[in-house]
Amino acid sequence: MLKNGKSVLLDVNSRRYYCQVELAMDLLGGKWKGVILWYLQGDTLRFTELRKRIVTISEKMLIRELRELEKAGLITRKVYPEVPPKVEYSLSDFGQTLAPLLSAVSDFGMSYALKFGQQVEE
Amino acid sequence: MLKNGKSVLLDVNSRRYYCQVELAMDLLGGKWKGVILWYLQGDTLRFTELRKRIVTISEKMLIRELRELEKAGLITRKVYPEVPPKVEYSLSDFGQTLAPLLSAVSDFGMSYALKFGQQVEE
DNA sequence: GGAAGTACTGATATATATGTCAGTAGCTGC
DNA sequence: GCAGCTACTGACATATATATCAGTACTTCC
Repeated sequence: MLKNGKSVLLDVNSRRYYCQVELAMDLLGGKWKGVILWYLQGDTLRFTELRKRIVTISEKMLIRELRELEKAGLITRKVYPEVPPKVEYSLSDFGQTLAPLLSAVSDFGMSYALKFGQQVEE
Repeated sequence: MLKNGKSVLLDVNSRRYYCQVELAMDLLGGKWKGVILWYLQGDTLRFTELRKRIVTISEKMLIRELRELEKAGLITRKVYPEVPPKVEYSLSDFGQTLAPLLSAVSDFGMSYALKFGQQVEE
C-alpha cells in the first residue's frame, strides 16, 4: 500500500500483481527455477550438463522451466547448428542482476540446513 | 556438487535436498509466503491486518501459510487471551535473517516491473 | 436477544505443477 | 543397417497448491 492508502498494481504479461514480491515469486517460484538459475550463475551450460547437475529433475521439467525463464528474459538460449544438437544456456544480462538474490537464497538455505538439518555426503 | 564429485545431501524435516537453493525455495516458495514475510518485516501484525494488506489472499491460505512459516521457525505467533481473539504475528529472530533475501526479492520484482510492466494506481 | 467482531476449521472443488513414459530427427561410427 | 548421441515433443497420470463456501466460539454492545 502507498501512503495515500491506494494499492500499487503491476501489470506484467497480462497478469496483475499487488506487490513486487508477489511478482518476483511468481517469476522465480516453483521447485526448480531457483536451482537452475543458481547453476547458471557464472556458467554457460548445455542441456545435458544442467540435467546432470540437478540430479532429480526430469527432462520434461527442465525443458519447461528453461523455456519459461527464457520467456521471462532471465536466461539466453544459444543453438549451434550441429549434429548431435548443441544448445547452451546462460544468464541474460538482466538475469545477472539476480546475483544478490541468488546468493541470499543460497545463504539462507545453508544456514537453515545447518540449524535444522543433518548434512550427509553420498 | 563438491570438489570430490560427490553431492551434498541435506536432510531437513524428513525431506531430502540436493542443494541449499532447493531447500530454500521449498521453504519460501508458493504464491504467498514471500509476500507474508515481506509484510511482517519490521512489523508485528494481527491476522486481520495481514489479510487487509494482502488484498487477494483467502483467509484459508493465509492461515495455512502462517502455520507453515511458524513450523519452519520463521515467524512467531503470539496469542492474547482476549475476546474477541487477538493474535499477533512477527518474524522470529531467525526469520529476521531473511532481511537481505527479502529486499533482494523486492528489488528484483520492482526492476522487473519497471522493465517489462505497466504500473497502475487504483 | 441479536448483531458484530476475531481468528479460525472443515468439506469440497478446481487449478496448476510435476512426473512418467514413449518417441523423434539427423548425423556419426561401427 | 543399426546403435548411440543430443535436445527435445506429446500424451497421459498424479500430486500439490489454491480457492470457495459455510460454519463456530466467545464475548461485548445495543
